[in-house]
Amino acid sequence: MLDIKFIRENKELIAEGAKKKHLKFDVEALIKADDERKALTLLVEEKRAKQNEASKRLPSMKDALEKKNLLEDMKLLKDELQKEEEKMKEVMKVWQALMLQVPNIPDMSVPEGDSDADNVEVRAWGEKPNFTYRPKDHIELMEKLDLADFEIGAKVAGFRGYFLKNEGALMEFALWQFVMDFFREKKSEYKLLFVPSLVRRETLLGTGYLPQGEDDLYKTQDNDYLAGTAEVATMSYNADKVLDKKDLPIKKLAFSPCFRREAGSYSKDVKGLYRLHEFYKFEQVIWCEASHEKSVALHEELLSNVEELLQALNLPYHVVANCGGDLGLGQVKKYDVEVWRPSQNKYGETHSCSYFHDFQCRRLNTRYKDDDGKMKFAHSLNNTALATPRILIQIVENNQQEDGSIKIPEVLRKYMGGAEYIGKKS
RNA sequence: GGAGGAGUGUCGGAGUGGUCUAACGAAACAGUCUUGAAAACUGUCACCUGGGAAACCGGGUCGUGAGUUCGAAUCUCACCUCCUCCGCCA
Repeated sequence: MLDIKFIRENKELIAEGAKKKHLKFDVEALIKADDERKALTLLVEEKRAKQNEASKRLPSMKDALEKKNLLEDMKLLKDELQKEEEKMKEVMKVWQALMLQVPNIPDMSVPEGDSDADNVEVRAWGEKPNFTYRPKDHIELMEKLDLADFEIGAKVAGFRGYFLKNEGALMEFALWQFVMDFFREKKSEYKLLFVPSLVRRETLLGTGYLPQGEDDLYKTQDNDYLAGTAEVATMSYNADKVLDKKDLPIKKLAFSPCFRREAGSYSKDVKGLYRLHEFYKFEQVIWCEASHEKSVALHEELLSNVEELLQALNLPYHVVANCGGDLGLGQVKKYDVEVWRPSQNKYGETHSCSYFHDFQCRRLNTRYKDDDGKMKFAHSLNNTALATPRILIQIVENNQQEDGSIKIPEVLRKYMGGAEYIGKKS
């Protein structure tokens, strides 16, 4: 959500931003609704002022007739007021629905484009492995080594279901341990937070996943939702709070299971561990003061944390700046980090790093008192720290050996009993 | 699942139909005192919103929403959250 005053004063910016994001949004319709809102507010407030004034006089009135007349007048006023308030409710409904649809304005540096095909590479790191044979994909590798079972996965959990087995499961746990240790040792200002996945609707409205993303969310019979990311509960942790400026920026490393319906992606990545209904994610989340410069600096920090992590795992990756059409409603700018997938001879997304300015905190009502004594909405940012089991794809594929075994990344070995390989026949 | 109680500003907390303009306290900020700090004292101090250059003036907000009333923090209903007791389970 944006400030209506800002919207009114910058409607060209809003329109341009929506266009850059390839979103349809009619600013003029909002302005019109806001005009109505303002006009009606004026009428209603005028009547209320009259009512308040009478209310103040009434108790001390001695003249019975005069009092009776005033009461009659007030009854009439009340009827009119009720009619206007009814109208006001209708206008507000329209107004609020439109307000929830206003896209945040993308940063100047966001490249033009329609889809992820138009994202622009910022930099690449690491050596892509050279194979003397056609590299196998993770499905084949993992099934051969009995690290995963997709057939029974589908039988038990339905489409996109999976089991992780043996060292496959062990490596998932190893990665979790690794991430936690990595942050605890090197980024200790990111505090661990284990968050709920089963959340209320307001949390998803607040983070900007609703009202637009209804189809991609699982919903329970109690009208709760399964969140697709720990960001939702984490951001909501500070909903309706006034943060102490001294504590900013607040940095969290949040963990949760994640659930996504993946509606509309039925033909994409139907096999393997890439696109799952159920997975696990460590998410970096930051609140900072309302400053564009601070947001930008922390955005880069979130990105560099992940680069460090991937470098420790020795995975070749590149960073792309997402184009306007690939940005979410609230995002100002986004980097995706994509790790090399030898079997497909291309990069596959593993991390998504974005900042929102006050878009989320305004919806969630997360504020702090600034030095000038004014309440301000905080800024928010987030980035994946590590999502499993997706990253297993790239670990397995990049570290595969000709005999079908897998070399375990050095940093993970201590969490996997010290072994150097999975499935190496000595 | 059953019974009862509660939700007030940054925090604690008073207020049970009309000067509520929400008391009081804490925190915070400014000042006095002090070599400095603390303490003490003095002052400022809820938020959102409309108008205005400002002083100031208007409206709203007491968990959320609806209702009763000329008038609601206060009465009624529904919902949300928390607490206590009982039951059930671990």
